[in-house]
Amino acid sequence: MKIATWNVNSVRSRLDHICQWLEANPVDLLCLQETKVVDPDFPRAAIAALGYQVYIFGQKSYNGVALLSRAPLADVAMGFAAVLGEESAALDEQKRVISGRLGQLCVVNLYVPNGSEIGSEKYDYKLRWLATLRDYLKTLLPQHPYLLVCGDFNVAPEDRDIHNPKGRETHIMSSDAERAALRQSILDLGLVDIFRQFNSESDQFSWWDYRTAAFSRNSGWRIDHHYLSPALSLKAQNCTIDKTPRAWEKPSDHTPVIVELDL
DNA sequence: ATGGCATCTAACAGATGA
Repeated sequence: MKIATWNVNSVRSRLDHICQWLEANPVDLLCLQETKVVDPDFPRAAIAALGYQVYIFGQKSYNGVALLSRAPLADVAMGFAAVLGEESAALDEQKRVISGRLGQLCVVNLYVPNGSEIGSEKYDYKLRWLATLRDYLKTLLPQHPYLLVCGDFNVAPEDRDIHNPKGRETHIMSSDAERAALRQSILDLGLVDIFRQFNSESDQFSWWDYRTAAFSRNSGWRIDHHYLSPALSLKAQNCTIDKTPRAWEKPSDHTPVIVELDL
């Protein structure tokens, strides 16, 4: 089974890329972030025509996540509140969480807040959001031995995940507080950053800034990840970054990351 | 230190992203 995560930076602007990529890479499940569209306007038909079921949690202009699955998903749930109840409902105003089940495998697709600037209101929101994520995953993990949490985490976990870690302490996506939040919310629960199980090299990135020709210089960041529960991590066969679509005309600034499971 | 590029909108400039 193959599962991919891809921040597409607008599903409508990227529809041709998504279809082209799926035709060449017919993964079982594609997790999208930053769809940037309300649900009635999501381009369902083009994706359904490729043989995919479409599950969406969108909003106007910003955020938005989707699950595109060859097989129908069970127990599709939107937002933190589906697991944590009304107490977390305020954080679901921004559509960043969708989950579903494929047999014994539970998949959580996340779009972690960007955070804007260190010390800003959006930065505090990001850290609060990640603290809530910890409660959410702590609830899910005992229920799902095979849990996969993927998406755009907007945090580079280690210095080798940044093209140039100089000044990283004062940069969004690499501050100590963000890394600590990622660690406490995900790694400390036992979830495994599965890409690093197969590749320990630096210069392995999933996002490159549109500005300054970052892609052509490979000045990127590895901020899109697959985290696997301990039992599921034993089933992982491979995890790869496909840089191909990042080189296409008018690309997303992110590129797909694919995990292959022996399931 | 700044801006650089791309996307969105009761748009045509400003907010947001990372």
